Amino acid sequence: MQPAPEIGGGDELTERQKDVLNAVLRLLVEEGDRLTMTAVARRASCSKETLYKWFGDRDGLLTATVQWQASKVRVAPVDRARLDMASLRTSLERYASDWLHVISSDTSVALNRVAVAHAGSDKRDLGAIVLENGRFAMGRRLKPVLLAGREAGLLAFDDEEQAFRTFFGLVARDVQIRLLLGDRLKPTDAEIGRDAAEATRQFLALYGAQTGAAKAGL
Amino acid sequence: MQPAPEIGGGDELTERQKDVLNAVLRLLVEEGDRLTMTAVARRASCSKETLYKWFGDRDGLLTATVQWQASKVRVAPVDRARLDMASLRTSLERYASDWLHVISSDTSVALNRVAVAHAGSDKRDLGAIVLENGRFAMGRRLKPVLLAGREAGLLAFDDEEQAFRTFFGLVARDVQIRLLLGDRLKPTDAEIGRDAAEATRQFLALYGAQTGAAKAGL
DNA sequence: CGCGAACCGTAACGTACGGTACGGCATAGG
DNA sequence: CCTATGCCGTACCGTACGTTACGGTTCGCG
Repeated sequence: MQPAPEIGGGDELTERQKDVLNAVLRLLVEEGDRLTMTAVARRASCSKETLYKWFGDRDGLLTATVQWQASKVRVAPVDRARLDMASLRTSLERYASDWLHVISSDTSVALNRVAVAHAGSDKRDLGAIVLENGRFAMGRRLKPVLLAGREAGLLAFDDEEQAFRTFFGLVARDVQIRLLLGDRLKPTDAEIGRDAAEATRQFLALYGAQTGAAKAGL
Repeated sequence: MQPAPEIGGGDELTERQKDVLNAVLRLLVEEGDRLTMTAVARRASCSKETLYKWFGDRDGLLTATVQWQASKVRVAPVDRARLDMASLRTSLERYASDWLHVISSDTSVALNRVAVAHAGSDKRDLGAIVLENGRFAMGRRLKPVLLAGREAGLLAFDDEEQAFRTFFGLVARDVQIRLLLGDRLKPTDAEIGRDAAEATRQFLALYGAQTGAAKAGL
């Protein structure tokens, strides 16, 4: 009765199954893609037979793990009522800070590593899943804020996708690629806070309604 | 007499050896990290014994390949004589354009994929090598331009490392991570040109001496 | 209590692949 | 011509690991 875990979210999982996936997550952080089914079974104190019954095969297990992690990072959307420049700045800073925390976490690095390694070469495309729940989910989450900012006359841009990508660049800079390539970087909370504030300042300098449009050369 | 390929550059290689490494490169683009020594031998029309004699083991072969590729992308440094705003802008645009071309090339994507997959888990750290010849080499190459720009009164910044990282973010944005995760993106030359110009414009808006310092909130 | 389902632990199987050994061929140097 | 060197092609070996099979244990239910 192959269960074929739902593409959607990480629900419809028993507690036991979630425990197993969390074990996979921990093992992925420690071992990277080299984790073996045997190691997973040992760490999760379950049998390999069970792993195969629940998740089909190794790829299925990794896919379920990625989706399970993705389902855990649902962050609260930003409140867009009563938008002024101060609250917009706060929203952006908080967003940038949350995001920097995520991408510099061990778990995110490990997950992105396996996804990159498997990208475009498998039936189940882990890369696409991570992209969908990472980069694109972030875009969907920020765009309402940007649009509200424009509607309130605080931001100026033609294309919210372009604006988002610029914000992405200002926030992430070289952090993600360096971490993926194994650079020790682990920014502290204080550094993340500073960088988030700086990225927000720069973004507002480029896209703030009064100041930015001319400067950005539109 | 284990040859232990030099850490330095891709020199000291015979033509035949370069042919082999180019074959590895092509295979890496097609197969990713799943390439086998047998496949390499077949593609390069050489014996496995020769591969092992020349490169030691599989990791040595990959390392040599990465270094060989790195040695090929030595780009000409920008001319910093007679620096005015126009020539600075041109330099930055050209730099950004070159770089976008590199990171969106099949070869770069494939190489970065294997480096990410191996990062922090091997004796020979491919991640560190790619980081050194990619991100850090780019930094070393741009910083003289930035410093010259500041000396000529065209740019304003305290820390050239920070300035470079911002430029990095404005240029690369989400391109590299999306490509690594398997997103079809392949920007055209025209798009790259536009994006490079736009990133340069934004960078100058943030760090241009007259306009940027206050806006960036320093 | 008896039965079946679910699951654990482990042994066993098959295969893919890294690494090695060896026979043949071609070229160079004496 | 003879030998040595370097390389090609291929067969071979050992192992790691994905996957399957199976005996034993627990637990819920009639």
